[in-house]
Order: sequence, then structure tokens, then C-alpha cells
Amino acid sequence: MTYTRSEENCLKAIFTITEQGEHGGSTTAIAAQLRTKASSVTEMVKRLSEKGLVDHKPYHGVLLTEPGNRIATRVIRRHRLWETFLVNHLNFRWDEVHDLAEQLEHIDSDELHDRLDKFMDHPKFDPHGDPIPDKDGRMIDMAGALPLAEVPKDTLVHIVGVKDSSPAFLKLLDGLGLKLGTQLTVNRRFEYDNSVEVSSRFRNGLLLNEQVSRNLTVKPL
Amino acid sequence: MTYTRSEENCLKAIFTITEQGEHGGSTTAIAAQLRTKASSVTEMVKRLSEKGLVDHKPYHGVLLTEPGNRIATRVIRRHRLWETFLVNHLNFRWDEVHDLAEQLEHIDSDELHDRLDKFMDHPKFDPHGDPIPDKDGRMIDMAGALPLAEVPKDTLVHIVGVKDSSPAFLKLLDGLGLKLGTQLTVNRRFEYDNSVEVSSRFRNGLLLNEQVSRNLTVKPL
DNA sequence: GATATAATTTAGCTATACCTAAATATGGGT
DNA sequence: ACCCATATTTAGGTATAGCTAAATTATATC
Repeated sequence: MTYTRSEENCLKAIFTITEQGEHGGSTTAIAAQLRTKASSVTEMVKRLSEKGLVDHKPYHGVLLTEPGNRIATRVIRRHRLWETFLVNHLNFRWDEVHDLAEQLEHIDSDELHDRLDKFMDHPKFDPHGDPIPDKDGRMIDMAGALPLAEVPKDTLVHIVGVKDSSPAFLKLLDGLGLKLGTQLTVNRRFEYDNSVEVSSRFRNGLLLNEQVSRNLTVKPL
Repeated sequence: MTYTRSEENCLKAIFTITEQGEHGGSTTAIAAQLRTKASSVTEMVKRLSEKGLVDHKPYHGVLLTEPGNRIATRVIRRHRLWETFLVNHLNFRWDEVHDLAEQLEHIDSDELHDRLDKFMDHPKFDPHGDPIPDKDGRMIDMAGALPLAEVPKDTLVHIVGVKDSSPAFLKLLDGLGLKLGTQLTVNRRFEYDNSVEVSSRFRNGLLLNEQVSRNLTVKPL
């Protein structure tokens, strides 16, 4: 089965809206997300519902069914793979790639995206630090994740992503012995320049400046 | 200005049909190329004509105007760039990439395609041996080009393309001292196995088997 | 120069995907 | 239990992009 661009975009919007929080997305909210009108969403949702991709309880929101969720996740995967490719291989900046990825995500081919994934060595995060679903739709759980800059003192966290995936930043992290999965404890925070002092298993009292701590996404353990 | 997928496809079809031969493409021929119906082409051509992209003289064919030609060439450039990327970087076979490139060629961004071009080091030919237009629409003139396998004896030619751009084939050519622009003379052709003996400025009596001579595109000088 | 054959266009229909404006239905607060 | 502000749907319209079938038109042949 293959879906139109509008159908894919609608499913993606519902996914995004319902991601956090258990209640469905209202047609109004979906319309806002898609920069379209509620009446247009009504028609779209009706068709998606007939295809068994969403469950719609008027006034209680739209929810994705399992097949609907699979398709939405696939679109998100494609979007994030393309963003990663554009930034890491074509040297776009991370803030330039969204609209292009919005176009590329609708290219109809699993084979293409799986090969692109492989070409990039199965990246786990896109340039914005968002997790990339694998071909089965599984991705690193970001619930509760936040920038290291916002972690309270004496909290054990582990690194789950980076907001900046420039070679320069990744080289810096490498030099500090920090990578995905590294466990850290925040020892102190300095109000003066918003720097944080952290300790890892391998290194104590590592001082990280604000820029670094903002671009490291971590999750409490 | 931005054009719809159908408009771009129609312009591309007209380009392809009118490429060799000076008379315009009939609506019937365009319809066949697009796997659509003549009546649909009539409407499409009417709109393209209103936008100044084509010149239509009924019963005498449709011709591209200069702006129309620019857009058609751009679509061809994009198509061939993507085919090259898919084969050389994502390891697709050259016979698998057409339909994917048909989709990718409509991604609306000059910047993307210029960067893709740069990423691949400005390739001059796609995996099928067709020339890739540069960003100004210029490309190597293929009029009169043919496979080395079909060149008559004692003819001076130069290499203008390769049909197979696999690393293995390119490595072989490199090893034989053959590259784009190399001038060759065909000395002999052996009916036994369809091999050809050629001479270049640097090497005499080089025997090339049928597979190699079929995959080398040359042009008489 | 008439005319038949083939190319072309017109007319009218379908589907997607939007829109605005009007009508309708409902859940939460009183 | 009622009501109204708000969410939702319906009705009717637009544009793109196809289709079939019928009507028209021009070229080339006789």
C-alpha cells in the first residue's frame, strides 16, 4: 500500500500531537499543525479512518491505530534520516534542512531509506538530537530527556543524544571521553557562566561550558 | 517560480522527444511518453503555453521555449545526479534506479542538487553513460556518440562516457590508462569474440574485450 | 481540389485536496 | 439539568490532473 503526501503528513501530525499525553488530537489541533483548516482535516480523517489508520471519537480526539502508527513512524524515520544526510554529508546547517526533509520524506521506497540508513552507519539521532526510528520503528526512548544544562545537582544521567552533530562538536566530545550512553553525575553548577561540573566513571571534575551542556541531551537514570 | 510534478514531467517529455530531430513533439507522442492520453496533454500544453514555457503549433508539434528548455534541462540534471548518487553511493544497480530518480528529480531545491553535485565531485555522466548537465544546463555533446564496440576500423575517436560506472570498471580503465577525453584509434576488430584492438597516444595494440568495448562511449573526431 | 484518415480538441466526468461560510452538536461549568 | 462557547461537520466552491467519448480540423494522398 502506498499513501499520498497529505495522508502521510496528517498521520505524522497526529503522531506528533499525541506523542506526549494519552488523549487523542483534536481536528483543530491537527489543522493548526498542518497549517490547514479544521474542515479539511475532517475529510482527511474520514478517509484515514475508512482505511483503518486512525480512530476518531468526535470531541475526544483522533488516535493512530497500530498500522497508522507504523506509517507515521516510518515518515518520521525518513525525515530524520534525510536531515542527518543533509547535515552530515551535504554540509547543510541543522537549521536549514527541515523543509527539504519534508519533501524527501515522501519518496516512496523502503529500500532507498534502508540503504541511506546503512550508508550513514545507522545513526541513532538526527542533527536536532531527535531519535531516528530503525526500520522496525524502534528508537531510543526520549521521555524525560533534557539538556545537560537543565539537570539539577547530584543527579545521575546518561547521554542519549546531541543537539549539535557537527564534526567539531563530536570531536570535542570524543576528546572529553563522552559518547552516547556515558553516565554522568552533575556535581556543581556555576551561576557565573552557567557552566557545569560533571563526573563520569573515567573522569572527575570535568567542567563543561554552557554551549556544550546545552547541546548534550541526557536522561536521568 | 516553482512548477508542478506534471508540468516538469511534460517539459521533460518534450525535451526528450525533440532532442534529436528539429520538428516539435506531437501531443500524441508526448502522451505516449508520459503514459497518459492526448487530451490530457492538450490541457497541460495549454497551461505551459500560457506560462511561456512551450510553443504549440497544432499539427506541427510542441517546442520548448528558452525558459521551458532551462526547466527541462534542470529536471534531467536532477534525474541523472540522483541516479549517479544511488548507484555510486547507495550501491543500487544501474537498472534499479530509474523510478526512484523519477521521484527525487522533483525535489524543489537548486541548493540541494548543487550540493549533491559537489558531493559527488561534479560527475559528467550518469550510470547509463548519459551526460549530466551542469548548473547552467551545459553538458558534453553526445550527438554522434556510440559504443566503442560499434566503431569501424581506423577511426579516431575520443572517450566521452562510460555506461558502467562501477568502481571495478573504472579501476580497470584507470589501469589501462583510459579516461574521459582519451583519444583512440581502432586498429582491428576480431569477429571471433567481438574484441577490438585500439591504440592511444600512450599505448599501442591494446586488446579490449566485448564487455569493455560495449561500456565505453566514444565520439568520432 | 476534394476528401479520408489521423491528429487534435472539446465536453463532461472523477478524484484529491484544499478553501469559506453556515449549520450543528457537545462537554464543562453553573 | 441546562446552556453556550467551542469544536466539528456539512455544503458548496476552486484548482490540478487525470479519464472517455464525441466532435472537429488539417495534412497528405489521390
